[in-house]
Amino acid sequence: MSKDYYAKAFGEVLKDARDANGFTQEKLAEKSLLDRTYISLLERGKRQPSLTTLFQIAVVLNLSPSTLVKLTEKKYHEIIEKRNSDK
Amino acid sequence: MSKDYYAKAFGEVLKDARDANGFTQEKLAEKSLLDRTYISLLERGKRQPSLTTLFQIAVVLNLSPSTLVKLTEKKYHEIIEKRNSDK
DNA sequence: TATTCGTGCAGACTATAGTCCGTGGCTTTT
DNA sequence: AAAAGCCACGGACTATAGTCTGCACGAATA
Repeated sequence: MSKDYYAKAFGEVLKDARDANGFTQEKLAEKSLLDRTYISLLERGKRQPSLTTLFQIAVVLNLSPSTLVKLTEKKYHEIIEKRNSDK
Repeated sequence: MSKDYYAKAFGEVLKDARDANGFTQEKLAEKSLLDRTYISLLERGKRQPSLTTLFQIAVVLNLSPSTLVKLTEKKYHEIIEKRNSDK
């Protein structure tokens, strides 16, 4: 379902932001008080964050939650566009 | 826990935005494909939305998801400030 | 004053977020 | 080539998001 694309988009944004901060999944996990395997699930688009998870992660990545979401919106539209152009 | 304040902040923002659009909880629920009682829970800060719920609601309220989150950040800080000034 | 509308709220449920433990593969370092 | 770092992934679990039914209540309206 197209619903999963939100998680996919968020996952890509998350990985990019994590890399930009030079963190491993494990570092990000401990700093955001989340589980290492869950960060992995998020980046692979297998899970979508709740509001508080979004806030927890954003602060660690030195981004505002709304910026994280804005990047996700952008990525989401890219994904949908690409998907449509691939017929 | 301070965690609950995110839900509280979002709830207030949601109610304001819903009122601004002149929707009842029921109208918002049907347009966003969510349950009426769940909208009620969200507004009262008893539940926090997932990412896709956030996106679903935002579009109905004629706001971008990131704007909704930005308003939530603002409201959150107001709540925390007020809570601290109350001793 | 009977009816309708909007909302709060409880209970019982299903779906999914988030944890914890472990394995294995790939790459880099020693 | 052995050790260590980073990650994908599975299974089994607990916590919470989200649904559904139905009742109560105050405010408006007929």
